[in-house]
Amino acid sequence: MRREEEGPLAQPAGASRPSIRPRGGRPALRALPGGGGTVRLGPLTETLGFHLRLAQEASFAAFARRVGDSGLKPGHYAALVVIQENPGLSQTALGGAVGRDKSTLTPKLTELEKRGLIRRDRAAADRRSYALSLTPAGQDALAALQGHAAAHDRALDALVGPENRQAFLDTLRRLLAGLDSDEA
Amino acid sequence: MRREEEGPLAQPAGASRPSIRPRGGRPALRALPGGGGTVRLGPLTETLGFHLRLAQEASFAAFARRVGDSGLKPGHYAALVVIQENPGLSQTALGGAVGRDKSTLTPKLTELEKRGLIRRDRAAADRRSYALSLTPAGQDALAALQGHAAAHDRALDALVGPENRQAFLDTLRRLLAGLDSDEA
DNA sequence: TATTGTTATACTCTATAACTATA
DNA sequence: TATAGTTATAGAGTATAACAATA
Repeated sequence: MRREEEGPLAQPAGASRPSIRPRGGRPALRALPGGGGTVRLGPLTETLGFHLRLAQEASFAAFARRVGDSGLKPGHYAALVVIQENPGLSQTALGGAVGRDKSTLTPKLTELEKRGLIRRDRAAADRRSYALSLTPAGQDALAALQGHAAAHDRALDALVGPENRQAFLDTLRRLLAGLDSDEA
Repeated sequence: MRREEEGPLAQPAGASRPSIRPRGGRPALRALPGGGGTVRLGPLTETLGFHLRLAQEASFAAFARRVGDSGLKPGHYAALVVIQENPGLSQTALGGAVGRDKSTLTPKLTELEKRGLIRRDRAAADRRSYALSLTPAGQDALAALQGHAAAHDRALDALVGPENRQAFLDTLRRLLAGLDSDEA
């Protein structure tokens, strides 16, 4: 089992493999693999942050399962999307958009280039930087990934309930905006 | 800046430091730190998974900011909570509850023990295993952490809106349960 | 001087496998 | 043989710092 998420716990008190059994509708107990019994999760149980974390991890894992064999990781997908949406952007700009340092992106972009999915052309205007773009193969790969992504989001929609979707999304955006402005 | 979260992107297309500027209420563009302009995030923008991810990261970061200086990481907090809720449990049981391998927990528990926050007593019944418990100091530390956690959750509640809290929580639980049963 | 991208290095979190001491 | 915990090792993901090329 591959773990792609971070730490266990805390507010972020998640389990990468959320094998929670809703009891009375609540993930209060966690059955142990060993069948040894259950463990109480205590105050974590009624907390928004905790559930946010678990839901995100579950969503992440489900997506990873869907994409799976393509060999392309989530990071590659995001890079491809942003490049498609902003052809010609620089690596630094991509990093900013995606929240990663340029040095983090270098190996990923190198790999995408090796696979023939993107092009790195020296920018005419500023020859220090590369203008990133998708190759036709990259567009195909992205289209396939987007198919997975769409399917995944449909699955999420089904669980959320179509009638709740907008409210749910709005709430997430509110959290995002509110916590963000809170930033140190 | 410490990054504790995982990868960038994809469905999981997040940015660890979500510096998104809602435009017309939507995180569609991301202003670049360099002030260079904005980058379109494309289809990621209307996606539940994407927002789930960003909201979770923002929540995580906000929590980390709150706890900050204590030196105790989220992982430690979760361990303390579960130990308090289940005094005498074993390391393996704790790992199961928290979704981490026992070998992952070993160094963390060693550190908590060194700090005098937990005790590891050989279990009478099975002398291979340890019975974990909190020391008084551990209870104090946990209480302090829980104070932070409570404050954090109040902040989340305020953003979600008290009247939406339950529905939001239910939706998260639905996602969790649905995606989980989906498990490979 | 400042910035783009690369490289070297390091850190965190996590897992698997092998080993010990019990069962 | 099987399990609890430890240790060694590895891998993914990320960051900072220093460097070459270019502005």
